[in-house]
Amino acid sequence: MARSRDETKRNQILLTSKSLFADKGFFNTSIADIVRETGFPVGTIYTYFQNKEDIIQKIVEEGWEEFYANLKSIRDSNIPPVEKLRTVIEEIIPELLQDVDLINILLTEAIQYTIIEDKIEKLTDTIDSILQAIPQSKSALTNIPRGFMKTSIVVFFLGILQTAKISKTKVMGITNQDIIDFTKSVISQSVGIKL
Amino acid sequence: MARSRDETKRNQILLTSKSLFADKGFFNTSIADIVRETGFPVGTIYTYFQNKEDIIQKIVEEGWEEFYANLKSIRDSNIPPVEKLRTVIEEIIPELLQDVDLINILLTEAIQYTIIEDKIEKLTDTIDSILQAIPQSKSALTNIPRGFMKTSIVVFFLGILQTAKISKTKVMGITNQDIIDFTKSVISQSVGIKL
Amino acid sequence: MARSRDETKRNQILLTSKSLFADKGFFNTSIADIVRETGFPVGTIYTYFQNKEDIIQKIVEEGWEEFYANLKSIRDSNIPPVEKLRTVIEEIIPELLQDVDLINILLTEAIQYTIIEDKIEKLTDTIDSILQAIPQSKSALTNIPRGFMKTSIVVFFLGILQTAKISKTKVMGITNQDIIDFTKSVISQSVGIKL
Amino acid sequence: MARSRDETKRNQILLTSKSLFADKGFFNTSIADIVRETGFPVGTIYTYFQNKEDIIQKIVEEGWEEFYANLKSIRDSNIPPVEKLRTVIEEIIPELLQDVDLINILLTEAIQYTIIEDKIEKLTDTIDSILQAIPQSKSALTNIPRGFMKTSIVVFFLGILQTAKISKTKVMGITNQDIIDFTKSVISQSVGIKL
DNA sequence: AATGAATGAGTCTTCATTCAT
DNA sequence: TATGAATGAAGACTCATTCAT
Repeated sequence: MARSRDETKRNQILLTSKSLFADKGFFNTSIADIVRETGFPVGTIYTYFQNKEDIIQKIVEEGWEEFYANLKSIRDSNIPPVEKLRTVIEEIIPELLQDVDLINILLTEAIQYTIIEDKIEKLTDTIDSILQAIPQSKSALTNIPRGFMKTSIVVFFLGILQTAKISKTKVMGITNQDIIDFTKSVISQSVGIKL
Repeated sequence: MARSRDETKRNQILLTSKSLFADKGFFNTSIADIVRETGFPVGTIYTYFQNKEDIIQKIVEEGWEEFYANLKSIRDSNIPPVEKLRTVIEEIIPELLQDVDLINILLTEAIQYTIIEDKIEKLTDTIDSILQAIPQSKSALTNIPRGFMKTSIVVFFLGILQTAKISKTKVMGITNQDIIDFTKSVISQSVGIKL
Repeated sequence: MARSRDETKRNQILLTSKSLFADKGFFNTSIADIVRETGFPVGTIYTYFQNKEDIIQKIVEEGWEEFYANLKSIRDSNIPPVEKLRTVIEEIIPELLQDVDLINILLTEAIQYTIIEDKIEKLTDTIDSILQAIPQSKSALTNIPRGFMKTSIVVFFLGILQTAKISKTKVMGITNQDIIDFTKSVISQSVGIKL
Repeated sequence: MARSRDETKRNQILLTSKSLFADKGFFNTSIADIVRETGFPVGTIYTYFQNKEDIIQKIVEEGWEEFYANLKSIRDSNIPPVEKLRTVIEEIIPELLQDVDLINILLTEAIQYTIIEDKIEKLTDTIDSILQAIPQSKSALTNIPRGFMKTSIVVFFLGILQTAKISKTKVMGITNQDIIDFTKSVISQSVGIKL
């Protein structure tokens, strides 16, 4: 038998490329860069990926899948609705914000290389279903009107991603923790509960 | 070297490039594309701009200047604070959202080619100073804590830009009007006043 | 190294390659194409053939051998000379013309990969010996002068092959039957006999 | 004003490429070969031609145009029909046979890169119209039947080209002069006149 | 000043062949 | 023996920028 596909190599290529794409952008990263950084011969890159675009697509798809799988597992778990929301804000989102490279790519290149609207649809639906399961506090004066739900989730989600992205490279005086705290605060008020 | 004589030509190059950069991205737009689209000879492009990067920089700087000048003129005007806020939301922001090409470039390329943190600093300061001038309604339960002010402005501003950007190309079921209405609603609640 | 065990596999590779080479040309056919089309693993190709060039050489040599063996068997048979000529024109040539793929390869690639002059020498000698055995009709006014014999056979043979080749792919309004009929007519007149 | 298109350069590229393509074949000739042989930088090749294929197409088209223009000028001239035929055989054809490189390319690559059927159509029509203008000698026993006219012209034309092509590289004992003489002889007999 | 041909480093990608398994 | 991942030289082509005219 001949050598068989080495999943480790594939991952190394993916990780190296992700870092390069995030740092320098897709177009400023050459296959030669990936070759240099991974130490693999060019041919090997093309053994595991169809072309340069395929690499970024796989980065985005697989990165997103992981995030979305986490999100869904929370939604489908048996914990109380409010706990679900808390977990999303305290665990899922921070975890995503941690992966700056992925965010960077998601916001700058993903739109060109993947079907972003599907992802946004799934995201808003999932978040929405978690929110709807929460009994509204009587005193909540600031509930988000039903019609704004999608818009608000999208604006908010994209906003925190973009903010996290910029704050990683540029000095803006905003930390990831600020973003998380702010998120918690906004959601608390909007939903009318204490998180 | 970049001597601008004919302001009309310079603007044509700028407008054409802006549209091309927004549509296809900076790297997918060649100088040859700009030449084809403007009808000018290559040499002419280099008479008005130092290089390709100079073009995108000028697009961003001048686009931003215009937006920021508008914003400042509102802040410095004599109308009551709440009216300032209303004008920002009902005029300044919608005007910016209208200029999809600029937003596109701001969000995807500007970060690489301009000093984004300065712009964000100026933006948050200006918005903040407008907000601070508004006497808080007693009943406002949802005021943004002082410490979150910057974060919230940045998240919000970047969020609406990114949302507007995506919604222009991809079918997400969110219109610019949705974004404006949502903005108005959020601000009203946060500040505790009726806009 | 090129150990042929399974004659069936070897033939499949040869047939598939012949068809591919004829359709797309030697250089536009990759080993990967042959792999895909035969379903064999790459290694197997190299078990039966030394390299890509070896494949085309074998196609040409073996194809030619078959044709030439047929031709010789006619020449060496006991039938009358005129019948030999008739058989060549009515059976051997049509059979060759049928094998478009071989002709294609013979005319476009063979010259580079095999010793074509040997083949032509053998061909003209064989045809010549068949013709010489035919007693010239007294009334034949159009006999080919002895010195033109070789030239005429070569020009004619190459001409019908090339014509058949082109007419297979391009609409020229010439069929294989036209070529055969024309051949018969020319030979009849040249040799001064009725075929 | 900038430098203007240099027709000399274009021709040098064309001539060099023609020689290389004829010698080594289209696929065995790299752009790097053309660069080395012409001494021009790569970019210059692409200033004058769209791509590699464009080069071979131009070689074929322009070479053919020249040949065909000559042929037509004979057909349309005022000399007697038989003289036209003689000129074709003694001048036009030999001239074409001289241009081995062109023939080589015509026969091996042209079919893939140009519309060969159009050329053949035009060729047969032109030759045919010259032949038809010649009053048939009463004693001509070997006239080509009308239906075979096209086939015979095509087979003959392609045959002499292919023969000339091979005889240039391989020792077959056939010279260009043999081909011309043979042609003259065949035509004389077929048409029933003395050339 | 205006022009556009000239330039060549650098891009992505291919593919015949090998050889570890 | 059978396999197919590994390899890297070589391929065609691009394009921002310059500079001769």
